[in-house]
Amino acid sequence: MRCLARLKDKEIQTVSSETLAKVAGVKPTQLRKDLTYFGQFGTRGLGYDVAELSKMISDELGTTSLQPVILVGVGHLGTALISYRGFEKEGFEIVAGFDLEPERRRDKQVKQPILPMDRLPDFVRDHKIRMAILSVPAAVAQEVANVLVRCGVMGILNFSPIVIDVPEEVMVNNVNLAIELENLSYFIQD
Amino acid sequence: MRCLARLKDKEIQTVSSETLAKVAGVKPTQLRKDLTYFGQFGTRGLGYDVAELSKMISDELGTTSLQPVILVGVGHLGTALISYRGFEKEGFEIVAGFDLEPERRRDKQVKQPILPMDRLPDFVRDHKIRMAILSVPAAVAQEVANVLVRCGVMGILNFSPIVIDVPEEVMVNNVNLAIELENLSYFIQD
DNA sequence: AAATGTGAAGTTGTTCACAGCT
DNA sequence: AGCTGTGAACAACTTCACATTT
Repeated sequence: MRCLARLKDKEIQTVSSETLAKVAGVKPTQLRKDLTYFGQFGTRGLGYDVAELSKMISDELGTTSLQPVILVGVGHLGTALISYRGFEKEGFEIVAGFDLEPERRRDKQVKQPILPMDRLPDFVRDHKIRMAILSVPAAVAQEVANVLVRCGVMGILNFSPIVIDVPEEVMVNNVNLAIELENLSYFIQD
Repeated sequence: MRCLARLKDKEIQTVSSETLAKVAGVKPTQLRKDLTYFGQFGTRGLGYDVAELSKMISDELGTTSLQPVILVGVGHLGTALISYRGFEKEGFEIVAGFDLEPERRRDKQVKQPILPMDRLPDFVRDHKIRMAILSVPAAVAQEVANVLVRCGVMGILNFSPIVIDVPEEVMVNNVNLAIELENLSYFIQD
């Protein structure tokens, strides 16, 4: 999608699997194979229509409407994430932060309200929040996750370096910065 | 490793594949199969010796000595990353930040020096830097990556939402926060 | 009895090779 | 001529089933 958006910006109307694969960092056959799972979109001899393909994918991904997200744990990392502009372009808005110490002095001014934890349940219900970003210390991550699940959150983006245990209908995505570095480090031993 | 460390803290000396798999979020057979690629470490009827297994993995992962890393792009996200404590425990130290505007006012005080871009090549050479964290805007990510590669950096942890093109001996790991959210969002449509 | 280690079976994912459109 | 779409071949990964060991 991001690659297609960039092509659109350049007013390129048609793209071959070869070209698109190159910029997306995958192999052409892979790309074609994957696309066929959703139907036929290309024109043989020509390639894919950028706008059409883009439309298809966004339909497939579901409602592209702005989705509200909350962030729990407004510490170092949380503050950076809550101020991060990159989410909005993709249809997500962090509407509020929650923290045990909502009044803690944060150097960056954050436009979203930072609320105490006990306001979380009502907020989630009232704003029909379905996803949360979890950037609390490891020691309390499971506990906070339990609260989120109990309030009806269905997806958690977990930045804490532990595996959190949730009912199977709840989806967790882990982002572990140390693991990413370790990974790199392992593969660059020469 | 992280799970084993936690078990060690609790002074648990022996663990079954079943238990370890549970806390690591994988399946027991998977875990056993994977471990056998490095040899036999378990005791049938008993399980794995936590210390021994831990030792084996750290040997396998290579030198656990502190590895110096630089961070390029000390903006919102970069500032959070450079102040993030989680890396040190895993053997990485961000030793310096680089930015086009090194003097830009940053609200958080950062203990590492923030240097101008033109100091980067010498710094990398002098400190034998092999890995870099790239948290610059998408528009300049490729350009900065080129500089890093030219200076001899072998691994890049890329936070910008574009695919960067590097020689194949250079390893890139991508972390894309918006993609993670999208992913979640896709799987929680009910 | 409890748990590992592992060949075999099963499943999923990737690439090839090329027929078939435009 | 160029490029897609796709069955078939291939490769990688996961799980099963159970012999084996403590």
